[in-house]
Amino acid sequence: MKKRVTIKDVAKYAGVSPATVSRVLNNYPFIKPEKKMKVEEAINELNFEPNEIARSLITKKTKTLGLVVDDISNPFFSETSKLMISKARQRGYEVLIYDTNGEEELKHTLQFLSNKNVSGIIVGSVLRFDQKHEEMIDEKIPIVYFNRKPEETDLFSVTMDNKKASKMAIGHLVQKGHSKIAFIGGMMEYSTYYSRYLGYCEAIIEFGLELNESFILKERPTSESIQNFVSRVLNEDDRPTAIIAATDQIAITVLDAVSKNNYQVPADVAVIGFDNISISSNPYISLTTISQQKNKMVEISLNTLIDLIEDEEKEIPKHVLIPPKLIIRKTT
Amino acid sequence: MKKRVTIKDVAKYAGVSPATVSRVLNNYPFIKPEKKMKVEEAINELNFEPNEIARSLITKKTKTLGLVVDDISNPFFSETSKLMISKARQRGYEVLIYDTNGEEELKHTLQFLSNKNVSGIIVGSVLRFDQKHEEMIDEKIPIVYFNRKPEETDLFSVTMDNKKASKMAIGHLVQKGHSKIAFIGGMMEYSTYYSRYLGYCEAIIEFGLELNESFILKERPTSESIQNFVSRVLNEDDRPTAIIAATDQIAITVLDAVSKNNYQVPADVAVIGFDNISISSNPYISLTTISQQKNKMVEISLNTLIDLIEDEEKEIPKHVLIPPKLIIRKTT
DNA sequence: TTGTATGCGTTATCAA
DNA sequence: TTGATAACGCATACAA
Repeated sequence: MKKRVTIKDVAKYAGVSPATVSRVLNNYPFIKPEKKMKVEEAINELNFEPNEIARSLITKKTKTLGLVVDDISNPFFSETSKLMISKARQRGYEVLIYDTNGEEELKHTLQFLSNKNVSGIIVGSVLRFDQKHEEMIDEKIPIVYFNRKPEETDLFSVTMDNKKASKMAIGHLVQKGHSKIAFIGGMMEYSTYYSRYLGYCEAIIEFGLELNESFILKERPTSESIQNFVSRVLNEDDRPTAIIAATDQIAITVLDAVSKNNYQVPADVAVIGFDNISISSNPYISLTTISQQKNKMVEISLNTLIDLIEDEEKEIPKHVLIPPKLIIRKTT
Repeated sequence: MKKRVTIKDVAKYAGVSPATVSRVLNNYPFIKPEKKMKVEEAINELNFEPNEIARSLITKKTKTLGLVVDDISNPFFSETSKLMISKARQRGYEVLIYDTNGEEELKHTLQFLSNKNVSGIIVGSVLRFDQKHEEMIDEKIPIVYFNRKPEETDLFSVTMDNKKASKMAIGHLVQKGHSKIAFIGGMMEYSTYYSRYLGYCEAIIEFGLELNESFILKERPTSESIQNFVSRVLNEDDRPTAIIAATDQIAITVLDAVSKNNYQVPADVAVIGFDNISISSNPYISLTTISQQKNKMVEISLNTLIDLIEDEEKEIPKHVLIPPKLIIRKTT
């Protein structure tokens, strides 16, 4: 158990004051090059690593970010979290994942993370009508909404263009000759699913198709409600020939429901999902889907947050909209 | 932007010294009940939260744990991480997830986490023949191996009884009348897959079946190698009627390969996986599998680690083996 | 049982 | 351009 080497040890070794070492560490510009070199030598020689704890006690900033999600075991979030963690680390930050289980009030979560001294928070779990978070935290911690955003907000956000995504899905289906297209939405409290729903409605009209309320499931999509819905619409005289599901996970349940009703995918019914989670590319599933471009989305939100934290006087765009991408596989 | 309320503010408000407040915070036993009450009142009144940073600068302990995984987007790890996070929080700890991408040397990772001042580390990514980690870190940080363990180690570990798991799988298949059972292993560098492989071999012999080398895939299981293997064995005269896959993810690819060869699951070929990841219960997949009892596994490893951190006196079991659980669904 | 004083390892302030 | 010195918020040895 070695003793920790501190800035003082380095100072002594280099023959300068601790303050000078600190300045070298923080890239303070006005240091005699020779002294700077001596200090750097000492740092290498002694294998010195600055103590982040001591550092943040005084700067009031930590090199850690909070990431708030509904459910980390949801593939969309686990896959984006992975990206978040690795990209954050590249910029010298760690990330503390906070999983609300879709239950906890965001207000508490933010206060909690604030007490944990995170320097910034990425929120992936906000509802459309959540109360405003602008003034919510005692200390002024930057917040970036990720993937979902509230209807009205002054905070920064990075989301996918979900309306456009639905339109792409329908465009693809129309091109394949479909005109009766059903839609299974997620919970309408989430901006993502709501926008996908809006986009669906708009596109149906734009393409001159008939908007049929009975082809839309707005209920909370459980395994059961999905099965029921699919059975019902497929048994109508004028049944849909394609089904759009608001998430890949729903779509996979739809696949099962369709085959239970003795229809083939894609011959009888085409199915399309959203998110491009990794299991969707499994050959057994091979689901056509709209991808979020997770990589881009993570990168931009992270850059936004870190810029906000480090405040480079930069011009930071308030609301970034990522274009969706159609990934065609075997279900359409 | 309120000013942070500190221990001094509380002291002033309660009419005591900062030291006394500190003592109350740390449950120091010899305090006059009335003073203690005053302090607690002040704490509530001022909404005081102790600054963990300042605290850990002195105690050299942080309330954060490191969790090292291969790939957090792998469902097994994202599901266990979720449990880890919530259970850790219940005990007042946060968790920093370190994703090695299956690449980085564990030694570097541990040193990195040590520099981040985590109080303990759960390692879920160790290989069978990794070098010893006992003496690896400068400061003495407790380590617990989770799910996988090295062949030889003096450190603590919590793993599933993987041999027994394979035997359960085979027992189940034998009971269903199967006697030709193929096995697709994962990478043999991992103790989990290796033990499952050993268990398979032992059980085949114990049940008086024939151990057929050509029914075993030991190669790194890629989508392609799995497809090839399945096609080959299913086209042999004496083809297997059941396939055990070392993970659910492999099993799902097997499902596809089987149907591509125009065989039905489970009528012609039974398939069984390991891990019970959440997608396996999707009705479209409905995979029979051996569950790890993640909840138990996480709980025990977390308790072990925190006991190691907090309680020097306790008798802590060195290597805990969790019994597997068979979950029968539609693929067998 | 309690208060005073000191120190944890840095950065910030000020004077030189 | 550099060095003393004082914070940061708390825990703890020591004194009382």
